[in-house]
Amino acid sequence: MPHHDPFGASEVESRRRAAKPLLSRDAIVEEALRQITSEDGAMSLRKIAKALDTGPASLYAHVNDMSELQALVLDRVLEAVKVDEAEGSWRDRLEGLLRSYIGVLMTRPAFALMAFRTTAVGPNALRIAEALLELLAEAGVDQANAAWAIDMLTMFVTAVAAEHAQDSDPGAPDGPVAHAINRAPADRYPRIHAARNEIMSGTGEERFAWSVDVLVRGILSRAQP
Amino acid sequence: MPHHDPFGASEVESRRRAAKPLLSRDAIVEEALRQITSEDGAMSLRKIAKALDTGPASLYAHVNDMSELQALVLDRVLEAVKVDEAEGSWRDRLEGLLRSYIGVLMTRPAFALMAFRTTAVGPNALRIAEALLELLAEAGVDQANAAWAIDMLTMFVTAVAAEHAQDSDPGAPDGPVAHAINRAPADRYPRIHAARNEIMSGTGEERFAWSVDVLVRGILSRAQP
DNA sequence: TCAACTTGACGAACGCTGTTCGCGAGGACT
DNA sequence: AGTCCTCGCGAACAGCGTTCGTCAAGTTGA
Repeated sequence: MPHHDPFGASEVESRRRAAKPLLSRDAIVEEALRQITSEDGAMSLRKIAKALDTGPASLYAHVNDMSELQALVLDRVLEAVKVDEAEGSWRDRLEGLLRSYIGVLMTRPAFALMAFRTTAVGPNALRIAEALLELLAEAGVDQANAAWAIDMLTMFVTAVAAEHAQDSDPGAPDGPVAHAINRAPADRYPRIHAARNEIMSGTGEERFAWSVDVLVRGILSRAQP
Repeated sequence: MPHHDPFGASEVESRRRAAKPLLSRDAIVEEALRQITSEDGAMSLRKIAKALDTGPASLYAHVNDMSELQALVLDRVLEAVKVDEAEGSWRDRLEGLLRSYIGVLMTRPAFALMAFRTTAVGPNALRIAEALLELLAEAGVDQANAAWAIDMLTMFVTAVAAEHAQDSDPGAPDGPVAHAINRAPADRYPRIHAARNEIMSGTGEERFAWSVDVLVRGILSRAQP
């Protein structure tokens, strides 16, 4: 462009940097969260970069790794877990905490999968662990048993959420599980055949309550011989 | 589209002339297994196709989907689970079965992840479920409680194996967990701080035995009020 | 004031993934 | 013998995470 026209000339490049919302770790995490919460429910480095109007490589200045980004997002998500909202006995409050935990993880499939893949060690994970230890102490569980119990409880919550997050409810009345159970020959699998109704009975809610009860009973029984 | 059952579907006959080792579903599954068991431990459609001297598209003549292939491989892997090898009381045999199960899943990280992702409904999964129901019946657990208990037991085994399969043991003495625990301020997380040694104590073996004990106690306590 | 240096954003490319499409060679019927 | 029709499969598509080398912007020193 040979002719110099001060008014028609495109703006000088130097404005460029300050004009953008300038990349930061928080902005990246927030955009990732926005994508997971959006319709298709999947985040990716490239989509985040595009949304932030930059190239994929730029994100690596603020985040080391995809797994690190997931860990950051996960902890942000765990902010929503209420650790002392429930009322009543330690038993009720424990179940309430676990219910809040699993509820948060199940709001989006990606949350559950992230929770399962990355061992949560952020501030919010610590907050939840602290609350669980508190409740177990109140229940009279000694420190050694409580320490191992919280691992089991969080693993349980995470696993249930992740299982539920997979492909469109495999336990549905005509899903693959039902199909397999019904196809099972009664002579080779007599007990499965006999229990086929019980195997698929119960809502997710009922089974959750049952499982928590089993865990609590088991922990108490083990801790107080 | 109704759900497609990988185990019920009859194999499509290959019309290819016999110059090559002629592609078949079994050959694909076997090659997949070989790759997972190999050094890098990862399988992929394209690598399988290359190993079988063909293009990636050809596999779709014998397998509908990547997830279907994984389901087939998983059931093949579960063949190795011994359901009645252990001796002694039902309690000992149950623990032996779970130990064999988790042992098989932990031989390769990919096995554990597959078991976690795909809900196992193949013949070998049924075989294991049948054995679990048998043992629980022997323990005096009624059918309804047993039906839900086997779900919890398999989920537990799967989750432990999958957690262990992640990135190079996060629970190591100087892994991320240890780092987070030690960095936790004693005033904000008093119970975590107090229990920091117990939280990271114990071998995988010890924690597994402890967890099985908790589960068994919980199930029995719940089933026999 | 201006040159040298440091820092970090980022375009482009790499190598990988699962999946789809359409062509064309062969076996199977008429 | 000729015509279908089936199905194997090469090629391409649309994505992924990650790396590298370049070059502009900001900072420092003379």
